Amino acid sequence: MPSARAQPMTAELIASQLMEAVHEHRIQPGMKLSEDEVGEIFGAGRTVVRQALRALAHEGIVCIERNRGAFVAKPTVKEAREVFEARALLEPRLARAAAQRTTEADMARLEAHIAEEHAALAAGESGLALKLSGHFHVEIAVIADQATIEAFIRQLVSRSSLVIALYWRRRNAMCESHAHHALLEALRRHDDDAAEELMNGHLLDLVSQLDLRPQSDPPASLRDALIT
Amino acid sequence: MPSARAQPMTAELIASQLMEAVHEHRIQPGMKLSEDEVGEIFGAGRTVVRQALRALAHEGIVCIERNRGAFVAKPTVKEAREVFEARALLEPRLARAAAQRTTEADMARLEAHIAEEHAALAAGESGLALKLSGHFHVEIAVIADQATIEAFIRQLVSRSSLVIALYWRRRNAMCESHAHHALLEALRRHDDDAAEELMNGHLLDLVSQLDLRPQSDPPASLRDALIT
DNA sequence: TGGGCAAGGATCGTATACAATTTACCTGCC
DNA sequence: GGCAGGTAAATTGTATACGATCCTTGCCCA
Repeated sequence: MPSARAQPMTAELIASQLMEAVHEHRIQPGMKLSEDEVGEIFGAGRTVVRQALRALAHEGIVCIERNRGAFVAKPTVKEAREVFEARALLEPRLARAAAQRTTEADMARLEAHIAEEHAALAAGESGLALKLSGHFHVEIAVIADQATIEAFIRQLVSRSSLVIALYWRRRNAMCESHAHHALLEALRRHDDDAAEELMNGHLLDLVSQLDLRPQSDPPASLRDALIT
Repeated sequence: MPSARAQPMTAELIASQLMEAVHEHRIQPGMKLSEDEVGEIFGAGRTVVRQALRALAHEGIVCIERNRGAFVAKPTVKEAREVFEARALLEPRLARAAAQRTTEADMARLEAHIAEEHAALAAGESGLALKLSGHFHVEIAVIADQATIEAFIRQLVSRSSLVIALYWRRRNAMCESHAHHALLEALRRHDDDAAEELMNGHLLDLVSQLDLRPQSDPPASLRDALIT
């Protein structure tokens, strides 16, 4: 439990902590987020927790049902497709823009980032690796200096994390490191064509590893789950 | 004052009413949105108003300063550019997708929409015309059946409304009707290439009518503003 | 024995009250 | 007369309390 009682614990802090937990797959889709429970964990009042939950709900990370409470969202297959279609529209051309602007400092940051990613993967910390892997895409938006799109990417990456938790085919760690590394090299060369195409292919790879067949959309009926 | 006291007035209602007022340029960038004031206007408690304001703040329509209150956002030139760059990434390819899916019912809705637009323009209701003009772009996302991107477009259109309020060159009504009409025809023919290109050009046209020269960006630094 | 019903508990939604911070004004001094 | 300091009003941030809704579970009756 990564909670620090001493801090003031503002709503944004709680939201980002919860978001991080989602990114690391420490909390899973469908899990209930009781206001009292979350409040006690973070040592905050219900008012602040509510703000955090509502903010997350606004981003599609959390689903609030009236008089029922907040739950971690469970994206349907349609939503999952939409998330990656949105990413397919934004990220390739964002990578192109980033390639034209990448500085030395950016490169250093990205290299450190990928190093962390590798280390986490090597250490078997798949949750941490997943989080870093997602954040890599946010870094591209930062380099492109597009704050507005960056916010969209943040949201899409977060929701992708939920999609992956639900629909990922293989249980083993993801082998994305190559893709990110190749992108890094394209950015270093300021090769915007390559960057755009690499990002495009990378996203297609990601989607292809998801199991988005329509039948798995409603987690089957309860009957199917128990009859077998 | 389009307020109905009798209704329960939930947070979403207040937010959408405020949003509509922004779209119609009835409330302008920088205007203060006092919690008490808004609450009294809509006949709602501060709690509900706070939720609405925070939701709008999350979308960049409103800017909340700690212990100071909520103000209608005043996008900087950089933000203005970013908003339209994001739209340029999303909307053309969204129009393409829409063109492939447009149904008869969609066409009817769009035609009615454009008719309203014309009527408003003819009646000199520039605020209403502006709102409808923006909503046209949302309709494209609806037709494309992309709820996720639709949410982004909604946000971008709202922020565009603020940008237009701040940086629009001409004071007279906008002559976008042609662009929307041409798009409509492309959708009817399921001509996705044309739809994409028309949308692209339409957005470029819009940006070209803005005065985004850098000097007006930060109301200069405070020092510059006072020394001169 | 199975289904319907009702009471209890728990959780969320909203309003109210209090604390913190900012802003404006006023007074006193230089 | 102008400026500094302090005090008071206003506004927001947060916590608490109350009311409403939903879920559970135990009971009763067919």
